[in-house]
Amino acid sequence: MGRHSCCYKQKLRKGLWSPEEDEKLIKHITKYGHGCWSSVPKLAGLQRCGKSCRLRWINYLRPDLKRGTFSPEEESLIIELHAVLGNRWSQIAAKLPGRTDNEIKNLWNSSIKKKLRQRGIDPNTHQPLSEIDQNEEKTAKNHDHHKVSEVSNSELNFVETTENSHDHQIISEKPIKQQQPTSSSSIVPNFPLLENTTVPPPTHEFFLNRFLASHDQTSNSTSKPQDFQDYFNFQQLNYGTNIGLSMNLNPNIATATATAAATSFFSPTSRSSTEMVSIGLPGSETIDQLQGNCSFFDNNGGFSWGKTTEKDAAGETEDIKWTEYLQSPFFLSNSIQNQNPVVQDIYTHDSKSGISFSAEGSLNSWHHQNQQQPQTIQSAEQIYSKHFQRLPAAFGQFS
DNA sequence: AAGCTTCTCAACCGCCCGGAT
DNA sequence: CATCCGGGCGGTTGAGAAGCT
Repeated sequence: MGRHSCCYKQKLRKGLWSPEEDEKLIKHITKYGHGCWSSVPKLAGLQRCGKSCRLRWINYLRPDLKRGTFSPEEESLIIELHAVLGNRWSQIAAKLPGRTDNEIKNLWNSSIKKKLRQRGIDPNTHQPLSEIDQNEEKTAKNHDHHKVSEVSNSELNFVETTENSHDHQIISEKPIKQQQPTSSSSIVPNFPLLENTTVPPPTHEFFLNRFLASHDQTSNSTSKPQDFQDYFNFQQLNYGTNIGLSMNLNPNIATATATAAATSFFSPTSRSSTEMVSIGLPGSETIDQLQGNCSFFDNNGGFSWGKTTEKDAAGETEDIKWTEYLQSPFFLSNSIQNQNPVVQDIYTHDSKSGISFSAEGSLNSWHHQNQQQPQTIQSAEQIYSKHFQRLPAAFGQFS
């Protein structure tokens, strides 16, 4: 446990990656695949630890990465996924091809959270902040549930204090640790319909509550399935034939989820909630069936990644990847070809199971990407421009 | 123009999990 | 069964950029 042995090794380089390092890593992985990450630095001739190489590859060098501004549709999707998954960035990222968990996490912390609060929504519970205030008052009065109030209040306060307590609100894949209610019927007060029941993580409670309320005002808590897997069958989450999101949620619950989350986050853009990317639809429709309504899925059935950024419009090229710099045949473009079985196959592996870019797989995927969105090959100067700005800080950092 | 504040995001840290031994 | 080890994840940090006064 604790720090990895590689982290103890001396003279390992830290900090920003130099172009030379990037190139070494790219060349190594495209040629041999990453295999065992711990051996990558040695084989690639890098003075980095394996974890650092892995991170660099996954978050920055991977050829299928789509950088640049998040589209409103993507943000909307992130919000909805977060409502269900909580801070499981890797799982969220798995539903957003071309985006990394780090990227999404950053976006959430820097932008989306703020936007949600501005719209009166608690980014952690996805409840209206006003509701939380009311619940706070309620729980304060409830002396019979002292502990309940305690936890509840702490949950309420974290909006202003810390965001870290969110973990216990999300679906847990750790049955013993987190799904067992720690004697805390704790969060129940926010979810009156489910009082006196075993308490699953409240985010789900919230949406289940909404669901029950919207579909059957008289339903009681006993109708709640013990196992949320029945409702949130995330094990089946996968990229469907369109790489778009084919989330096999229980349609009814998914509706509730979407309803709860569809707070017209992007209302200023006049995008109706039905146009928003939703997590599943009644009648077992999948999200990719929204193509007709949502530009998110345009682009020859693949993804249209939303607005052209101002930078794009200005012809700036700061988001070009090193892979393009290499100008090898499979670096010529980087869109996701949804109809190509090879690429689909790659995306059937989520980030957790590892989009293991063996040289062969990479080549295939990159090659097919090339067929979609030809891009101008950038000169090394252009490509590295952003990074050159940071080089003074990056070089010479040996721990 | 300078100084300060806020924002962005790449990278690191520490922990957990699961497979191998 | 215990321990080790590598992969992976989420939280956090901090440098640089951008915005503001």
